[in-house]
Amino acid sequence: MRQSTLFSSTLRESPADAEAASHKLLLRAGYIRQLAAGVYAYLPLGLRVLGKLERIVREEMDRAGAQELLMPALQPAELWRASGRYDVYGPELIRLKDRQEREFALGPTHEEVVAELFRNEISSYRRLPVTVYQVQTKYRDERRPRFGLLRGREFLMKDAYSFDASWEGLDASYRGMYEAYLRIFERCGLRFRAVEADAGAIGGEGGSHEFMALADIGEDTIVACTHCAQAANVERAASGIDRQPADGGGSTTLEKRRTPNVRTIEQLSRFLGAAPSRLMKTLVYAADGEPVAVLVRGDHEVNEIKLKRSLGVERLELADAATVEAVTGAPVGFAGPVGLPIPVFVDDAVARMPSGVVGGNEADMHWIGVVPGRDFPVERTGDVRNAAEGETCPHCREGELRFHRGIEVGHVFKLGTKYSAAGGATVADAEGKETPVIMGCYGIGISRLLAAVAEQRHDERGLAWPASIAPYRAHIVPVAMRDETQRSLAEAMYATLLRHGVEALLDDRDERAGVKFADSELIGVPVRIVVGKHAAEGNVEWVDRATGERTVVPKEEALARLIGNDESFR
RNA sequence: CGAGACGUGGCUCAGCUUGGUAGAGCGCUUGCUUCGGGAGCAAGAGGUCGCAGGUUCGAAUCCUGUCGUCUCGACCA
Repeated sequence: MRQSTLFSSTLRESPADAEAASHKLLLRAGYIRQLAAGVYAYLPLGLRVLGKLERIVREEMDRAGAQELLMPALQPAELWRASGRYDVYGPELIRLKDRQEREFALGPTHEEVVAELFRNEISSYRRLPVTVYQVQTKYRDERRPRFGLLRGREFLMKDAYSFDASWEGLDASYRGMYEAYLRIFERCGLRFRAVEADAGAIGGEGGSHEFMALADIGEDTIVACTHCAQAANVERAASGIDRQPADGGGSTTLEKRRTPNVRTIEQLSRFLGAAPSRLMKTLVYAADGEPVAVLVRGDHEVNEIKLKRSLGVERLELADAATVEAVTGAPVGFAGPVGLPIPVFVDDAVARMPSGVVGGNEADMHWIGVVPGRDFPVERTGDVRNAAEGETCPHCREGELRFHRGIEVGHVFKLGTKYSAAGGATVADAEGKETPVIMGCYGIGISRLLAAVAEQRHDERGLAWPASIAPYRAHIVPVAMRDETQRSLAEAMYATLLRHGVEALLDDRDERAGVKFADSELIGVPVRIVVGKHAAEGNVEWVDRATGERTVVPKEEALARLIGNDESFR
């Protein structure tokens, strides 16, 4: 590509709307342009990177035995009604009507469609297992699109679906995809971690893993052990073992204390001179509409996903102030389990406390010396809080739990029969009996992956792509196009690279050296070949974008390195 | 969805408080000079000031509504 004819141009300043590094740089370097909130156009440079990512994904999917197909983004509402998700999915599902007032949705995912296809194509267990995949644009009307490509409303996704006759078969299919994902993210030059995950709205009975790109801007928190391989999304991670001594030393004599205007844990801690870990927090939730109380230690946070799972309910939200006051008979801030007329669920860490301080269910009053079980009935105990940093790993009991931020670039699920049962996707088993097929689903956010790599591979000057996904392999930069020696050498090298199938970008613009170098570093092609003052001797500069390392080499050597082994430099 | 902020040439912004008919830098065009780290000089082009109402002799500026965008939160494969 001749840079003089490149469609996009670089921006000297970041557009004011951009916040994330990847967003700013992708805009400035001319990879993407925004069209609406969470909706982006890919300019030629951006599309090249996207294409590279797609190719890697396709190669690994094919290698894992998956077959590519393409399903429609426009999907009849009936399909979504049948699975029960038309209403459950909520406003994130973009709904529209055709001229006949027939209802459609723009696909945020394709479990329904693929189950429908399967139902009509395959009816015998003898044709299993089978896995299909597609690379396709998805639509999700996010409440809050942000950070450019990291959370868009229209985005490119690879989704795959496996069909098996048995759970053992699903395990094998899942393992195959999991391993393909490891290869894909490695090939993309991503620093990532595979973690245990919660299956969320996509649901299903089996396990689930997320592939997290490590980045501070990530919206997910990963809980990882310093000693063993255990790592999980905080949504799912088992709480660690607390270093806190179990005997505590607090009074176990139940006693009511006047605590005027003390509503928060912080205030209570200060008022009583007791650490938050000696206090108990009572939260009232509406669980499928029914009020329940949850008790966690003052220094802990309720994990609503774990709580939801533990309660076995569909909907869970904090009760509103009116409900709290009706249930406790006290203003918000004084709720406590003693004498509470609703079921009380107790976190494991609270259950281990010899005694604690709780709200009095009466304005300006708290109980101290409260013992769970003795002073109030415990409906059930369980792990319903977030793991905390620094706790001992509950798995190996050796290491410490550490938190990391991550961007979810891939997610694999064992779905089981949730969609096949609803969609009538069954096969005849060996006895000729119809049974729902066992499904898995596997997603990679390709456009998000692009942004995640940009998030990890950049410096103050611009992007620095890994060779495997860079828009070009080499950026040929003649310092002065007017110098005939430089110009003809640069042109000759460019032609040679193209002839050997090496993608090259030639900066043939009549710009000053500073402009060319700055643009080159912004665009981030892995290798820059500077054709300058050494051109007369047939030498060029080889500049590594990522390290900044520069060496003067004969032009033949530079060409040989680029043509000979494409993958050898990074 | 709750809260906050912002919409002025392609980009970054000033002007708005105190209404008087639109500015700067970057980018773009042309010419001359310069030429290995975002050049200098000169001359140009480019804007219904998001949109719609209202107030006023007069609105980028004041008022109302509306649309859009961003940030924080809530929520969420």
